[in-house]
Amino acid sequence: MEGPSLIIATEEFAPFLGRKVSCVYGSANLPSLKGLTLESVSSWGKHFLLGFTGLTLRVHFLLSGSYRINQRRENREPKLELKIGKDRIYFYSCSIRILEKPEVYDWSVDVMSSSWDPKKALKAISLDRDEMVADLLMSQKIFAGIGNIIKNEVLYNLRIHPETRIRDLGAKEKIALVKEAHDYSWQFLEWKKKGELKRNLKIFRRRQCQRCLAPIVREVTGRLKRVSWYCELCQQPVQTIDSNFLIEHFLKPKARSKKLRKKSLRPQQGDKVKP
DNA sequence: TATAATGTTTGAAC
DNA sequence: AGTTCAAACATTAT
Repeated sequence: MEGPSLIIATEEFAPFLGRKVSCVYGSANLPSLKGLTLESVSSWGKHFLLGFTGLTLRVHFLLSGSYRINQRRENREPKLELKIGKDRIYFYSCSIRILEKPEVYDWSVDVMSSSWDPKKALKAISLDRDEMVADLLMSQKIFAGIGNIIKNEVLYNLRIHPETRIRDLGAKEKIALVKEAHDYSWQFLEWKKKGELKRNLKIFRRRQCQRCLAPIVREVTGRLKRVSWYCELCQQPVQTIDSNFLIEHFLKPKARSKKLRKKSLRPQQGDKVKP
C-alpha cells in the first residue's frame, strides 16, 4: 500500500474519532488498547497512525496488508480487530506496533503531507550521486509514501530510465523529478478514489508503450532489487532529455497541480505524533 | 496453477 | 564494528 492509499484510510477512519475502543481481539495481542479513546488518525508515508491517550498504534500494510470496516473477510484471521461501539475494524497481514513514546516524524518528506518540502527533497536527491533514480524514488527518507507503482509511473512520465544515476541528471530533470513525484502521487489518489487507478497505469505491468508502441521491459533494478517497468524506446539508459519537453509537461504550472495544491485533504501536522 | 509482488525488518554473512 | 544481503512474512493478482 502506498502513501495515497493511506490518505484514503485516514478519511475512512475519521468517523471513529473521539470514540472508545470497547474490545480488542487478534493475534497482535494488544489488550492495552481496550478502553482508550481514538484521538487522532494520520499517516506518515506508508505508516498508518492511530493516536490514543498515551500511545500510538502504528500499522504498516507492507505488500499485501489490508483493513476492513464492518466487513470481516471470510476464512481469514485478522491480526487485529477493534470494536468501537457497534462498529468493528479489522486489520489483516500487516505489521502492527505500539509506540509508547512519541515517535518523531518529519512530515516535510511525506509527498502526501501539506508540509511536503520540495526544496528539501531537491537538496536530498543529489547527496548520493551513484544512486540509481529507481532506488532514489523509493527512499522513504526523501519521498516517504512513494512505492513501486508510483516510482515506475513517474519515471515513465518523465522519460527517464530507471537505472539512470543521479550524477547524470540535469538540473531541470531533478526539479521535474521532485515535482512529478509529488504531483503524480496526488493524481494516484484522485484515480484511486474514483476506482480508475488500474486503467490509468501507463507502464506498471503493461506490455506495450502507449507513446511509441515499443515493448515494455520488466527488470529487477538497483540496490533495492525491485522490479522496474520501462519503455525500451522512450526511456533510454543514456540520453539527454529534451529540456523543452520537461518544461512543457512538468515545469509549467498545470491546472491539475494547482487544484491539488490549493487545498490539502490532510490536517496540518506538527513534527511529532501526539502521545 | 504457479509465480510475482502497491514492502520492510531482521539477522546472518562479510 | 559497520555494511550488505537474502530470507521471512502473507495473500492477492496475474
